[in-house]
Amino acid sequence: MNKSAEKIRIVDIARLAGVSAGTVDRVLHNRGSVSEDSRIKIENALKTMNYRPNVYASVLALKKKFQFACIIPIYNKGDYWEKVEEGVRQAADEFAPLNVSIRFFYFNQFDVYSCRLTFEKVIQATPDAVIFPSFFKEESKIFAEGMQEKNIPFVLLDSMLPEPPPLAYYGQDSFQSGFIAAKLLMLSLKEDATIALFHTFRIGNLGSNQTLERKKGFLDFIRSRFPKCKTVTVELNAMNPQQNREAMQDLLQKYPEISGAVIFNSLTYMVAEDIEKLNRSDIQIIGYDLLEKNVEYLKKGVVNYLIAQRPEQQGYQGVKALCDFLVFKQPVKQINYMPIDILTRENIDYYSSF
Amino acid sequence: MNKSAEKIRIVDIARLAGVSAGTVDRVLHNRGSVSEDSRIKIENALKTMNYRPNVYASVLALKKKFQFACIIPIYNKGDYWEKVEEGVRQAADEFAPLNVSIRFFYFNQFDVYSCRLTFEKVIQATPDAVIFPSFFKEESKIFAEGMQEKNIPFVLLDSMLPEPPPLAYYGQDSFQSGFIAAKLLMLSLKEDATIALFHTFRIGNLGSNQTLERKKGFLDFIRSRFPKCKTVTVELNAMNPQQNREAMQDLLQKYPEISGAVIFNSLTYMVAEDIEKLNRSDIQIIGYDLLEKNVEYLKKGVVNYLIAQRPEQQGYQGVKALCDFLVFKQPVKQINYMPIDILTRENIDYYSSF
DNA sequence: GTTTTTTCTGTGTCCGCGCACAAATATACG
DNA sequence: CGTATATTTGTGCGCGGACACAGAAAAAAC
Repeated sequence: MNKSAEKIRIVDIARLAGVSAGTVDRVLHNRGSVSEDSRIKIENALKTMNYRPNVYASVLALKKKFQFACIIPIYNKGDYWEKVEEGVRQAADEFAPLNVSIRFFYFNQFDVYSCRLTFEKVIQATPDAVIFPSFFKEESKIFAEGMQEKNIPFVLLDSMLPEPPPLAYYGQDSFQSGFIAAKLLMLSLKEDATIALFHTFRIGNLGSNQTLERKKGFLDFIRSRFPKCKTVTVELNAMNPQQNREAMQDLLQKYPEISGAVIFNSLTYMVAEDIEKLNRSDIQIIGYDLLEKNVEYLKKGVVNYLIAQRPEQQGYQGVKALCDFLVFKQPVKQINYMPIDILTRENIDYYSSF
Repeated sequence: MNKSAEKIRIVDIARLAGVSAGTVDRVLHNRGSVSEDSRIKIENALKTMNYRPNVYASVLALKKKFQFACIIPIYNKGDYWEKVEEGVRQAADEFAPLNVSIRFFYFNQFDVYSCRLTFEKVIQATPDAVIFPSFFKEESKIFAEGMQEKNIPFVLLDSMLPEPPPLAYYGQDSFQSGFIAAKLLMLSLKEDATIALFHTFRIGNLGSNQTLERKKGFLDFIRSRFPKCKTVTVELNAMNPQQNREAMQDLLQKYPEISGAVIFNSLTYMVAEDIEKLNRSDIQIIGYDLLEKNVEYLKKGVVNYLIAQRPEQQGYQGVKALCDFLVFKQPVKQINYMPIDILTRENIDYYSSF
C-alpha cells in the first residue's frame, strides 16, 4: 500500500552502479560528459531503485541565481492586474530560497508605445525568464520571437499567443466563459429579451482579445439557443465614468425594454452603479472578475453573477512553472485553462481563488 | 519595492547578538534553556534583521520522524472518498522528505461498530497526528477527546465537530451549499413546482450531517422565496439500485407533476439514470460531487448542475496543516470552508479542484 | 570553601545534493 | 613511443539549520 518510503540517496545508486556520486550527478543533470558504459549502469540502477531527489537538499545546494521579469499593465488599487501581481509576488516570496528574484516592469495598457518601450527595457535587463500577458498581439509576438531566439523561456498570462510557443500559458477559455455567461443570464430572462453588451474601448486595441472572445462565446450561445433575443452593443470608456453614465441613459431611453446586461470586462461595477441609480433593478446583470466593487454589487443583489478566472493563481502558477522548468528541470504543462468560476451572492463568501 | 531579498542566516543574528548559533537555535525553537540576558539580545537581533528561516535547510536538517493516521470510509472506485484519499496521498508524497509518513485506516461508513473498532486501532498505533471525517458524531467526539488528552493534534474533514476543537477543519458550509442548490434549481422551475428531494438511508446514521444540513439549506431557500413549491422527500438505498428504481417509478406515478430533483449526496447518477430511463427529460436535476458517472450525466444534459467541494483539496490541505503545525511550527487556520463550486456542462471541462 | 547540581553556552557533525577541481584514463598526433 | 589534448571520474567542500555533546558558568547544597 504505502511502500513509497525508503529513502534513496545519490550515493546509494552510485554504490549500486559501481561509480562515484559525481558521475551519477552528471547523468542526472546531463552535465559534463559520461562514458556510455557508466551511463547505462547508472540508468539501470536508477530504474531498479526508483530514485527521487530530495527537493530540499537540492534547493539548498543550488548555486545558480535566477532573475525573472514580470511585465504587467499599470493598474489602480483593486484592479484585476493587482491580483495577478499579488500571485506573482507570493510565488516570488515562496521561491526566494531558490535564488529566484522577480523584477516587475509596467506599461500603459492603453498605449502600444508604452508597451513597446517596456519590452525594450526587459530585453536590456536580460532576464532568465519572462512572464507577461500578450496584450497587444503584434508587439507581443515580436517580443516573444526575440525571447525564443535568445532561448529565454516565457510564460503567457490571460490571453494566449500560439506562435512562438510559450513555455506555458495560464488563462481562461474566453469563448467558453462568454458562452456560460449567456447561459446563466438567460436563466433569468425571457426568450425574446433585449440584452445590452458592454465592452471597453481601448486606444490602439479594439478591446482585448479576451473581451472579444467572450463576446463571441456569448453571442454564439444566444444565436443558437435564443434566436429571438436582441442584443445592443455599448462601448465603455474606462477613463470617463461621466460619459458612460450619459451613454447609459441614452441607451435605456432608446431601448427601455432592455432586461439583461453583460459586461465583458472587470468594469462591471460602473454599469451596475448606473443601472442602480436609474432604478432599473429589473435588469439582470452578469459581469467578470472579483474586483472589490464588483463583489459589493453582487452581494447587494444588483449584479446576479460574476465570472472569475483566478488571477492570483495565474500569476502564481506562472512563476511556479518557470521554477519547475529552470530550477527543478521538470516538464511543464503548456496550456493551462483556469476554471470558469461562477459566483453568486450565495457562494461568494466561501470563494477563495488560492 | 522588492527589497525582501537579503539572505539572513542564523549565524548572522548570532553574530549581531554576540552569542553562538546554538543559543539562537534554542531561542527559536524554545528548547533547552537560555539566560534571560541572551534571550533579550537575540530577540532584539531577530527584530532588527527580520530573520526568516530557510525552509529547505530546515527540512533537510530535521531529524524527527512523524507518523500520521488518516481514517477514511471504505469506498468503491470513483467514490467521493477516493478523491479525499488521493489528496492525502499527494500531500504524503510531497511531504515525504519531511519524514512524514501516513498510515491509512478504513472503516465501514454504514456501521458504527466498524468505526469504533477503527478508532481503537488508531489509538493503538499511537500516531503523531490524525486526520479524519467526523462521520458518526458521538463516536467521533469521544475519539477526539481521547486525542485531545494525549495532545495529539487532529484535523477534521467534511463535517465539523466543535468540541473538542480540532487543529483544523476542511469542508463545505453544507447549509449554504443547499441554499445555493435551491437557488440554481429554481432558476429553471416554476414558482409552484414540485421537487423531489433525495437522500441516502444509512444504518445507525440518519444521513450524514452534511446531507441533513444541505437539505435544511435547500428548504430554507424554498420556503422563504418560493412558498408555493411542494417538496417530496425520498430515501435512497445506496446498496440496492433496483429498489431505488422501483421507488422512483412509484414516486413519479404518484407525483407526475414533479419537475425538479435534488440529490443531497454523491449518488446523483443513480437518480439521473432512472429519470433518463423513464423518459422524463423535463425534470431538472441538481446534485453533488464530481464522480465520474455524475459528470457523465452532467455532460449529457440530464443533470443540470453539480455542486463540488474540492475533496482532493480537503485531504491535501488537511495533511499540509498538520505539517505546518508539527514540522514548521506555524500557526494554522482552524475553520476552512471550501469554495462551493458550481459546475455545468459548459464549465466542467475546465474545472480542476487542485 | 568545596562539592554537587542545575543552568547555560559553544562547537562540531550531519542532512542530501550541486558543483568545482584535480586526478586519471583515453584518444590524437607527430 | 612520447607528448599534447580530450574525455571521464573521484573527492571534497559548502548550502543553512537541527541537534547532540561536552564543557563552562552559575546556582544550590553541604
